[in-house]
Amino acid sequence: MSHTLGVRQAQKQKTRQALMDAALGLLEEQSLSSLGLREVTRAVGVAPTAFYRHFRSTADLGVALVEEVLGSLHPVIRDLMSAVGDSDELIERAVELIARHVDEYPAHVRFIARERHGGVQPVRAAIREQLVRFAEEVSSELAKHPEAEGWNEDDLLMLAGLYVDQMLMTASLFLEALDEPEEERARVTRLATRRLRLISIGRLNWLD
Amino acid sequence: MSHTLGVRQAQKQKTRQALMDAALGLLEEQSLSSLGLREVTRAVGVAPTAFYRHFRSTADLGVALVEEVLGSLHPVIRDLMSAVGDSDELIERAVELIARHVDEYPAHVRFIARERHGGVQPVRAAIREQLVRFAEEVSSELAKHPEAEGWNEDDLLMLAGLYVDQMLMTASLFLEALDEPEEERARVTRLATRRLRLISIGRLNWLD
DNA sequence: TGTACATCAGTGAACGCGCGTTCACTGATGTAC
DNA sequence: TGTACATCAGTGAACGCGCGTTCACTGATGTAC
Repeated sequence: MSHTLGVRQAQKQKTRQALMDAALGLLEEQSLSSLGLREVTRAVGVAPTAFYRHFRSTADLGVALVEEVLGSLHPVIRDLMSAVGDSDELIERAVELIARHVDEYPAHVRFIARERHGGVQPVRAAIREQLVRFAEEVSSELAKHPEAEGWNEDDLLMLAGLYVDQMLMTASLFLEALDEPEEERARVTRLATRRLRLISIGRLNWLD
Repeated sequence: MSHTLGVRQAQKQKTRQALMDAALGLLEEQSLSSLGLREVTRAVGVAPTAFYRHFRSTADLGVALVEEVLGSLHPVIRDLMSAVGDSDELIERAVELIARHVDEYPAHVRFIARERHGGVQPVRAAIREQLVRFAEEVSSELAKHPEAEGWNEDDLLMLAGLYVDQMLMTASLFLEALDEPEEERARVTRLATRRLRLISIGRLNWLD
């Protein structure tokens, strides 16, 4: 086993993670700008003052959440975009991937959708930064495919941004349909698929 | 002059409007879920208890704001979509219209973008309802044009929703660029225009 | 037009409550020898 | 391996403050006759 943390460090990380998880749970029904530090510590079962051992403020905790939630998604997006297959197959896989992700991590998706335009500036900035990185990564994957022939970098980035925004929008639609019957989820799948397909058709005819 | 309000009713409406305007101002830097009733009354200069003469809660005020901010936009969208001209002209006009609207009513745009996925359920529901109406209106305008030949209602609604979401996204981009130099705003104009153009190209080739 | 009464938008005091932050502390873990 | 000291994650009391809500009120506006 490699470089085990000391007992003290390990316990500290555990508490920190518990604070982040509790916050994510509490944020299902409110915005970060109204989340109280005492709420979070109460949910974890530590003293309010323990919060300061890990974060300066709830805004600071929010930024850490952004990095946890979106940071881990970069390899996933890369994998998705670099897989072989035609455009329709890619779209189907993307929509399925999003649906599964929303099922598994609804609180993550809700947090990002909510705070992307939310009331806490540093968190908005952190999310924007991550989304720009996603767009750049998608763009550089798109550039590897033959369909990108003749496209300039700026237009590729425009397209990548459109895809990224559309994926977020799709995730948010699945989130709204989480507690609804299967037919509603199927409707969202169909809708998201056709939206992405229309964009892909636009892409194929862009240069004409 | 038609049906003048009594002095008492007129004064009441004035205070109500002052509360809504003050709230909109305060919401530039926070979310509705953290907006305090006392903050709002303090900004207006009335006693905290006066708030209850107009709204049950800040959530209630939020719903009223949604109706004010989005309700007045329906005729604007109708006008835009029903004007004659080819697709590129329409796109240019739309992007210009959005840019001007963001300049004139930045707080409106910020409020809608923020609370669309925000922490207050009734407000989210009110916004969703309005956006569905927008999509339906755009869809029925699209149906009047010859390009809609052969499109079924479902696909038209899908396209209309894509346009509506894109317009909101564009408004939000202009908002972020509000305090930035003119070149940044020009970049947003170019980006939004190309995104909409790509979608239109997809639209023209959808049926093939 | 004048009078007597009803309505009701806005007031101001009071309440209990949870908030963020400070501070000196404790005691388990880590480190040096 | 054992001892003596340092570190530091988490504690618990205390603070001042602003919150939402209640209540009985005031006085200008509205209404009936």
